[in-house]
Amino acid sequence: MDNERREEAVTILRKAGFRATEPRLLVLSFLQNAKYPVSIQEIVAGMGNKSIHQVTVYRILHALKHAGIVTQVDFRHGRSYYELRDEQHDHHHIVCVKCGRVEDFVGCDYERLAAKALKQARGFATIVSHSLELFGMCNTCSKRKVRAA
Amino acid sequence: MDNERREEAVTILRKAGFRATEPRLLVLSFLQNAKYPVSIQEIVAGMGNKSIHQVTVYRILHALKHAGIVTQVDFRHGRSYYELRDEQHDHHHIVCVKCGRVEDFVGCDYERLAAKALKQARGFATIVSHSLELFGMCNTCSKRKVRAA
DNA sequence: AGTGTACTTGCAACTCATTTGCATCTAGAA
DNA sequence: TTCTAGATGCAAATGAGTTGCAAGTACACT
Repeated sequence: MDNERREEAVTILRKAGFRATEPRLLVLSFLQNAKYPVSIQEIVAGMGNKSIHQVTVYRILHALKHAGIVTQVDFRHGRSYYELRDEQHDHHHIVCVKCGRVEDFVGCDYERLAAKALKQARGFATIVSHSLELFGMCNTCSKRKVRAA
Repeated sequence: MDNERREEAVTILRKAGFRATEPRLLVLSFLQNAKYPVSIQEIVAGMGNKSIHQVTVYRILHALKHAGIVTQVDFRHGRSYYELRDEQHDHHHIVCVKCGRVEDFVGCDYERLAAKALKQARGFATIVSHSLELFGMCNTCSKRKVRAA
C-alpha cells in the first residue's frame, strides 16, 4: 500500500472513532483498490502473505458499515458484497446472471422514489435506505446464449 | 382451503408442468392468503396439522420461482421471503428496519430505469430482472424512537 | 520512551438457512 | 389397475455469518 493511501485510511478510521490497526488498514486498502463490491472471502484471499482471520474481516466490515464507511450489497449469490460508500453518487449495480460480472449505473432517482413510496405506504414515516440491483446478461454471455440456443 | 382456490392452484401447477401434489397445493394456498412475503419458516409453521417437511418447501419454492409463479425478495433479515408474482403490477416493498413491518408500493419505473442503466453499462446486453427494496421506519417505531431519544 | 487499559484480533465452537443423497411414495398417464 | 417419472421425507452435509474467550496491541497518559 502506498503511503498516501495509508494515511488516508488512517484518517478515515480515526475520524470514525476506530483504532488504526493493521487488519483494518489492509481491508480498507483492499476496498479502495477494488473496482466492484467484494465478498469477505475475496478479501481474505486477497491479503497475500499478511493473513487476516475471516472473523476479523466480518467484524471490521460490520463496524465500517455501521460507521457509514462501507455499504453492503446483495447480488443473489448467497453472500454479501462490500464496497466503500460513494457519497457523491448514489450508484447501483447491474449483475450478469450467468457469469457474475458487475457494472455500475447511476440515476435511480432516489428522492422521487422515496417520496412516491411514502405517499403510498401510509404506515411509514420515513425512509432511511434503499437497495436496488439490476440483473441481466453481459455481452459475452449474451452471445454465448444465442449460439447455444 | 376452499374449492375454488384449490382448483385455481391445481390449474396453475398443471400449466407450469408440475404435478398437483398436496404439499404444493398447501404452499400455494398459503401464499395466496399471505398479505406480504413470507419466509420458509413461516410457511412450515403455518401448515397447522398438515405438516410439510422444510426441505420440501424449499424445493417447491425453488421450482415455483423458476416457473415464474413466485418471486423471492431479500429484506436483509438473513433469509428469503416469497410471494406470488403479481404480473399486473411491478410492486416493491418498504420494510421497517425496527419491527420488520412491510408495505407495498408501485411505480419504480422499471422500463426507464433499465434503459438508463443499459446506456451506462456498455458491457451489458439485456436486463432480465431487478430488485428494489426501501428500508424505513414505520409510524409506530418512528414515534417510539423519538420518545426514546 | 514506558505503562496501563480499553479496544482488537485469532481461534474454536456454534447457529442457522439452505442444499444434497437416497430410499420411499404417489400423481396421473397408459 | 399398473407402471414409472417425478415428489417427498429424513438424515446428513455445506457454508455464511456469529459468539465466547484468552491473548495481543494501539494509543492516551504519564
